[in-house]
Amino acid sequence: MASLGSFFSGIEAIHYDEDMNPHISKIPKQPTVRRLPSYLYFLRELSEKGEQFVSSSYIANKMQIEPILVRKDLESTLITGTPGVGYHISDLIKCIEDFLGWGKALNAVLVGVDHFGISLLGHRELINFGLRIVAAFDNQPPKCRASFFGVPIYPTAFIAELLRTFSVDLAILCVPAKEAQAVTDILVASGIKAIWNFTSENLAIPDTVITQKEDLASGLAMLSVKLTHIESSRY
Amino acid sequence: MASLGSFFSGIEAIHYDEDMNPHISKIPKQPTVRRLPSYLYFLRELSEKGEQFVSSSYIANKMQIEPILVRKDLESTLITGTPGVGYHISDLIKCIEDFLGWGKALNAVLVGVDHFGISLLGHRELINFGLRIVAAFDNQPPKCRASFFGVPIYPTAFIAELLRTFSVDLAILCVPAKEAQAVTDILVASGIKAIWNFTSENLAIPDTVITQKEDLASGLAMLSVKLTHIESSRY
DNA sequence: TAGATTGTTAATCGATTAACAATC
DNA sequence: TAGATTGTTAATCGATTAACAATC
Repeated sequence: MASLGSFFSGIEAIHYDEDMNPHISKIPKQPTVRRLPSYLYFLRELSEKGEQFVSSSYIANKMQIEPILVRKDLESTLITGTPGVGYHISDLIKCIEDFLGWGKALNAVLVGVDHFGISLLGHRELINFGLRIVAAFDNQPPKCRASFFGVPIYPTAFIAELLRTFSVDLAILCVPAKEAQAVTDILVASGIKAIWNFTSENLAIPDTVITQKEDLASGLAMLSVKLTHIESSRY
Repeated sequence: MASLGSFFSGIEAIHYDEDMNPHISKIPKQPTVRRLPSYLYFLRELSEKGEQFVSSSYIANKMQIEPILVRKDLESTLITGTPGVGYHISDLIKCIEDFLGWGKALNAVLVGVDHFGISLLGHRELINFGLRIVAAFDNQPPKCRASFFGVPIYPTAFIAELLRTFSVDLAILCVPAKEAQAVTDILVASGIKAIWNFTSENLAIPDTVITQKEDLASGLAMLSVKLTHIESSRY
């Protein structure tokens, strides 16, 4: 089973450009990729305030991590800073966006239009981060309205047809856990490239399809354990 | 800055029981804690199907991780399995729940009743995982209804008063990023113990208050980078 | 020049995996 | 007994941190 995990080893890989000159590029590390959007939020805010330059320690302070970690993360995006000065903010924003492949939008469909699904449809920050939801599907589309936030809602049965017609990179899965595998099978059969899985189900899926699983409960577990440890360390 | 991170070092700590007999307990590792809820989902499913025992490799196969990692994770919960047989499912469920401090409910309030907030109010799985949302707050409580899924909605101005009156462990923060710090200040001043932060803001908060930050964009970043790497490795 | 901050190289720390003896 | 699977101990791998020379 060739796992995608192997893409995230932090090992250097040799690529060749058009003239076949080899150049080394860092294959991104998972934790680094996960931190980059936070940097981006903050940098955009600084940029709006009219700031020009920022140092790794300034970012680190805001994020509550070590400055050297910020420098290592930013290094992955191929930005170079200026000793004694810091990083040029708008260059940095550009580098992070390019690195994450944002800028050119990802087309997505969403399956499962409950409150959570609707909240994603209206999530402006996702749009800022290169995600465009072009259609949504539900077993029982709401009778009273055909769209939310401008995204049209269709019955689930239309998934295959729509994916055949439009170029869609990504499906966002928000259905109940019990329905998740069945919907996934349809999506995979329709040639979807990636699935962003918000259900609690561990999907069985071919290696050729990318998945990203989100699990609310894992955050709650962290909180719960932190609370327990604090409590029990107070005696 | 004494960081809570230090509670998650995987180093053994010596605790003392009532008779002051020292016993070693594993301080939980972050990745382990984050995986436990997934195990729990799966184990409850198996349990419903009437299964009695499960092996680490069976779980590992479902989760797409290595069996030894499952055994290591389960070891943290103090369960012991039976060589040649596996783990007793209902014992295992009990051990994980105890370890995560679930069972006795966490009382929470939610601030910011948009679609996302409403989806949390109705999220049955969170209730299964020991979270009880007792009240919600919003700057503009919906005029047409006083509650969602049985949880009453109050104006934000009432936060301090409610926290003074009821025992609340946790605040769930779903307000827009620009309002996040102001609401946090109120919560902290009202003596909240922990904040589950769904905003994109890195909150400034005293060391005594626990935080857990969730960031949708970090998952999207992972997906986006995976997609980019697949694309660019196809030539 | 002096102060600030990057970027490099090495060290440490933490998490996962491997190997295998113990045991049902 | 033979087969299966745990749990222990050691090895590897990956991520973060430290130290400091280079540079604006």
